[in-house]
Amino acid sequence: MNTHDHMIDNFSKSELFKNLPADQINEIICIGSTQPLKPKAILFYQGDPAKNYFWVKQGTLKLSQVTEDGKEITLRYISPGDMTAALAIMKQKEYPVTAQAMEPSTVVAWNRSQILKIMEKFPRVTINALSIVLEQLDDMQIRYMELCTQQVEQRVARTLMRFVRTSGKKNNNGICIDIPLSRKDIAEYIGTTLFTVSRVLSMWEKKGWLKTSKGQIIILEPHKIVEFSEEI
Amino acid sequence: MNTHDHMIDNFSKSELFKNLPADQINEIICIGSTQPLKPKAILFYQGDPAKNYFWVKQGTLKLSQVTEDGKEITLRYISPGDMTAALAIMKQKEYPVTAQAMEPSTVVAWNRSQILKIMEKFPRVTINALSIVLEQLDDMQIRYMELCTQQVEQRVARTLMRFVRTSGKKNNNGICIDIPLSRKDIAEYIGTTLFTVSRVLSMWEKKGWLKTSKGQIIILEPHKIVEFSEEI
DNA sequence: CATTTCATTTGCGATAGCGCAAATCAATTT
DNA sequence: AAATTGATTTGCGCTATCGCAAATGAAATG
Repeated sequence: MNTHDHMIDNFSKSELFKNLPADQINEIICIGSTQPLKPKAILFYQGDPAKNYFWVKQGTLKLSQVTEDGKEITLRYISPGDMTAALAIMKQKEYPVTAQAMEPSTVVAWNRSQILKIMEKFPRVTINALSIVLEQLDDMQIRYMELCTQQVEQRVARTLMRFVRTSGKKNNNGICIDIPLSRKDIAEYIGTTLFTVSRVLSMWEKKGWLKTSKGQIIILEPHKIVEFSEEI
Repeated sequence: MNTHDHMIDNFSKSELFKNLPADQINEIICIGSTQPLKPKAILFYQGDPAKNYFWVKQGTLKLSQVTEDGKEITLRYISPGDMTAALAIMKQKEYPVTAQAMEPSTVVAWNRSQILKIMEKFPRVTINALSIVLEQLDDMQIRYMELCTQQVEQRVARTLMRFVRTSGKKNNNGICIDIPLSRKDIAEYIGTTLFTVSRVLSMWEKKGWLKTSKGQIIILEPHKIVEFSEEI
C-alpha cells in the first residue's frame, strides 16, 4: 500500500466522502492542501475572515468562543472525519469560533471557490456535508437541553461518556479518554467553573469510579457514571 | 397575478430556493404537498419516524424537546422560508423534536425519496439547505454560549430582541412581537422558570420599557432592553 | 536539585434563581 | 352574570453553585 492509497483509505472512511468512488475522492483530495498542526496551535481565530473550509484528517480540535466580557466557552471537540468552518463556503463572513489543536493533528483545507467547485461537481459531497452539519446541530440541541435541565454532576457524567464514545480507548483497567482534558476544559464545555468540576471529579475518584493522571482521565466504573448521568 | 405565480414568488424569496430559475422552483413545488396547520396543531412529534422534510411557507412553528423526566424546552421558533426535519433526508431516524404551529401556518412537505431526487437534480437546493442548517447551528451555538455565561435577565432581553428581529412589527407606540408568547414560552426558550420570567417582565413593564396585553408583547423602549442585553 | 509555573484541591461566604403555595387577574364557557 | 379554566404575579425559604482565597501538588525549566 503506497501513501496515496493510504490517503484515499483515510478519506473514504469519512462521512464527507461516503458513497464516492475512489477516483473522485482522489480528485477532491488533490484540490485541497494538507496542513499539520502542533498541539495548542491555532488553526483560526474567532473574528478572522473565513477563508477556508476544513476537514480533520488526524487529531482533535477544540472549537471555542469568547464572550464580549472575556469568558471562554467550548462549543465542540472535533475528531478525524469531522469538518468545520462550512459557513466559509456560504457567506463571506468571519469565523464564529476559534479552532485549536489539542494534540498533533492534520487538517485538509479548501478555500471558498475550491469547495464550491467540488460541491457543484460532486453533489454527493454537499449532501454528506449537510448530513455532518445536521449531526452537529442535533448534538448542540441535546447539549442545550442538558444545560437547561440538568445539574452540573449529571452534565459532567454525560460529558465523560460523550468523550468515551468519541475517543475512548479500552485499557487493562478501564476506559481511557484519549484527549488530555483539564478541569477547566470540562468546565468550559458544560458551562460551569473548574472548581465545581474539580469537586465532582475528585469525589468520583475517591469512590474509585475513575482515575486521573497526567491530564488523562481513566474511567474505571463506566456503568456507575452512566447511571449517574441518567439520574432524575 | 394568478395563484401559481404567487406561489413561485413566495418560494423564490426563501433561502432554500435562492439562485434557482422560476421554472425549476415551479417543478420542485409541484413535487411536494402543501399542508395547512391550525394554531396549536402538531406537525410531528418527537419520536415519530422521520418521514418528511418541511419548508415553512407561512406562520411560525415551535420546535421543542421533552426530557426523560418530562421537562419541556424550546429549541427554536421557525418562520417563513425556514425549514426543519432535514435529517429526515439523511437517516431513517426519528424526529428529535416536536413541531407545533403557534399561529395559522402552511408548510410544504417532501418525503425522503422526493427530496433526495430534488437534491440530486438541483444541487443548488442542497447547498442552500446546507446554508440554512449552518445558520441554525450558528444560532444554537450563540444561545449555548449565552446560556453558559449570562444571567436570566440578560437572556430575557436578548430573547425579546431576537423576536423583534424575526417577528417585530412597528406599531404606533413601539415594536410589537407578532407571536403570542407566554411567560412559560420564554422560560422554556432560555432555560429558566416562568416565575423568574414573570418577575423580570413585570419589572420592565413597571419601568415602562414594554407592555403586555392579550399574550402579545409590545416593546416601548427597545434601546433600554438592548442596553440591558449587552450589560456585562 | 531548586525554582518557577501551572493545575488541582478545599474551605467558606454570598447569591441567583428555583420550587412551591397562594393570590390575583384575564379569558372563556355555561 | 356566574363559574370555570388558564395565565400571571408575588412572597418566602432553600440550595446548588459561584467566586474568591489560600494551600497543595505536579510538571517544566534553569
